[in-house]
Amino acid sequence: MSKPPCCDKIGVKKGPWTPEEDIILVSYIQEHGPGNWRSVPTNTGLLRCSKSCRLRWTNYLRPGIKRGNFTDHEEKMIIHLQALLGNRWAAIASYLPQRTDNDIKNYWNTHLKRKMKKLQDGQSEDGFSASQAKGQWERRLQTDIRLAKQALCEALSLDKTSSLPDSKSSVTDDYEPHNTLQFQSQASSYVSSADNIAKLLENWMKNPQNPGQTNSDASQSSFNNTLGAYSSSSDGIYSATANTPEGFDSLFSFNSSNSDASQSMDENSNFTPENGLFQDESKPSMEAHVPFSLLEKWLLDESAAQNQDDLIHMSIEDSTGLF
DNA sequence: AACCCGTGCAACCGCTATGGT
DNA sequence: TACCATAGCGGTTGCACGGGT
Repeated sequence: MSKPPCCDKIGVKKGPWTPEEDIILVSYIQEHGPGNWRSVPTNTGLLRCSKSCRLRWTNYLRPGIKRGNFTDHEEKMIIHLQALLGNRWAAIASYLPQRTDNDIKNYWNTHLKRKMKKLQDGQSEDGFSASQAKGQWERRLQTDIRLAKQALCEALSLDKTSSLPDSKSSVTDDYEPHNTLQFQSQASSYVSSADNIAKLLENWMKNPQNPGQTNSDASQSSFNNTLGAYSSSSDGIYSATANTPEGFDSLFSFNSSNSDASQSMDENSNFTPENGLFQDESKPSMEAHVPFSLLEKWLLDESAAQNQDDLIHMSIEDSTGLF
């Protein structure tokens, strides 16, 4: 009756991750793929609990994460989605594939909550007025119904979905890190590539911790540089610098076609249906829910009564079209 | 220069969901 | 069916940092 090591308080390191630890973790995941987190501390020698390793990976080291400022576009999406879904950050994050739920949650708590409060107190600055909250519970209800319906459909048509030809039609679970086999088969690129690990290491060596710098500082500054190395690699593996509106916009385009609409995403590799690189690590495709373009239009178009009708109509009455 | 305070964000905590036996 | 291990999620905390006094 012994607790698993990850729950042991003794000998488990806490606090900010050092670049060394990051390298060890990334190297390990490069070899073994994400998942089986319990074995990570044991096999790597990291004095971290498995949970901490998983969180570090999913919130920081995972490829395809966009860091830095949120665009207006993203901000509006978050505001609307929060109004629609509530504090279901993981669900909201699934609509913003380059952002982590933690990131979105932090952004909401530190920026948007205040902003929304302001807006509620006074007038709208960006067109989103408090009055729009009216009826949002109805939308949420519709969404819940749709999700339930979708889940039911999935449950009843497993054989059907399993024969879907297009991998990007996969449902929300696809991004979860348990798909180790798939990962391993695709692990020849990204961070996973020895090249990138080398670059990571190299950049880290180039940016040794300043004597006066705290551990955390070093972690932030030097490792941010290493992220730069990822993103600047010719593989285009790490999209940490992909914080361009184009990259974001294109995200919403690739549902409509697999063609060049998602060019910038292709460059960042992680979300291309073709190579499926880290597909298991990326956020779920919205295609399994509703088309991106429709959703985006509905979310962002302030006078989107018609779109809203379309969405609701679709989600309730035509959900079969999603499968 | 020193202190205070607000902000931003990474990480932790505790709970729930899920899957395996 | 019950139990256990693990993963996932949302809330919260702790700390570094910058601006104001």
